Amino acid sequence: MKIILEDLLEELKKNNIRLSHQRLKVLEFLVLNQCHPTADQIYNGLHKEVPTLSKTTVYNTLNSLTEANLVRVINIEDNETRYDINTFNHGHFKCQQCKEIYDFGIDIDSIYTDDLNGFKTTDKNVYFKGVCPKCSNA
Amino acid sequence: MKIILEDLLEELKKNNIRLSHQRLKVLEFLVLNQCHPTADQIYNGLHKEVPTLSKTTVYNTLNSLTEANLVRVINIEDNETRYDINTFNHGHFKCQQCKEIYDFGIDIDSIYTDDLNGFKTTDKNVYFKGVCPKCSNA
DNA sequence: TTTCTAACTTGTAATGATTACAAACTAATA
DNA sequence: TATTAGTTTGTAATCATTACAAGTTAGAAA
Ligand SMILES: [Mn+2]
Ligand SMILES: [Mn+2]
Ligand SMILES: [Zn+2]
Ligand SMILES: [Zn+2]
Repeated sequence: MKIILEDLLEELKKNNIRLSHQRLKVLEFLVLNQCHPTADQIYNGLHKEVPTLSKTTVYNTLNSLTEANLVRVINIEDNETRYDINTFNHGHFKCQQCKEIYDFGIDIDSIYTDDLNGFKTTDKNVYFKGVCPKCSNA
Repeated sequence: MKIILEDLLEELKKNNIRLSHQRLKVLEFLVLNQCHPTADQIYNGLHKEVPTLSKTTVYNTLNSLTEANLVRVINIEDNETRYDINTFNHGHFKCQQCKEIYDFGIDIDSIYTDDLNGFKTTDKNVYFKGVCPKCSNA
């Protein structure tokens, strides 16, 4: 499923979020770098191109976009929050060695449990950890 | 599945972790308070009984126990790490309103994906968010 | 039981990610 | 073009967690 910047802008307008220069750049960065970057990586990645950008703005933007369901927050590790422009149904695998986060297809809605009758579920996350093939073979 | 303190002590010995007074108290607290407490809640909960306990020790202990797979770390929210003495196969649901974390039964190993062929998976987590029945009906 | 020592605990200071805040700036509307 | 609510920015504050070094202890060995 390909993510198109124009569609995202449409969504921003729907959510009454102004299309500021900084926000567009953060969004663009997320579309071009679908490696689940941290706020700090986004800030550093944009710094040359947008030297006036402040880290606070990166955080503010990410929080707005999350609020509007345009980005998904990934909390696999306790010491780093990562962000994903891909909000479709998928799971995340973090390699403990190279630290990379891989996407994997999974139909989270097919997970069945009857312990959650009466619960309103708005958010579902599946996080795996281990060692990726690259690191296993090294 | 009931968790028995004696079994845990056996595990500690196997892992060459000394049975210090502080560690036993932290373990006991986790067995008695299976509400997925934070390090701070553990520290405060034990403070009357063990006034000399330091917060550093609580963190050190939790890290040791995690290393030995005696406790499970829960990172649903980016700003709070919670700890679970129950390491059996189950999922977690966090109510956004009352902040409580509920356990739910789920066979995580039955989740199928062929995107992870060649990956060594050591850790699987399923986190849901939403509103619990208590808060829905209030 | 006594001795010994690596492992553990403790308090304090450091770290680092995220947020609060207030002044300056700007997107979007009329 | 003027207006203004929303946005950005830099700095300071917050808060969870870790680093460190000095004192203490669990557990093994004598
Ligand atoms: Mn992803
Ligand atoms: Mn649990
Ligand atoms: Zn790897
Ligand atoms: Zn609730």
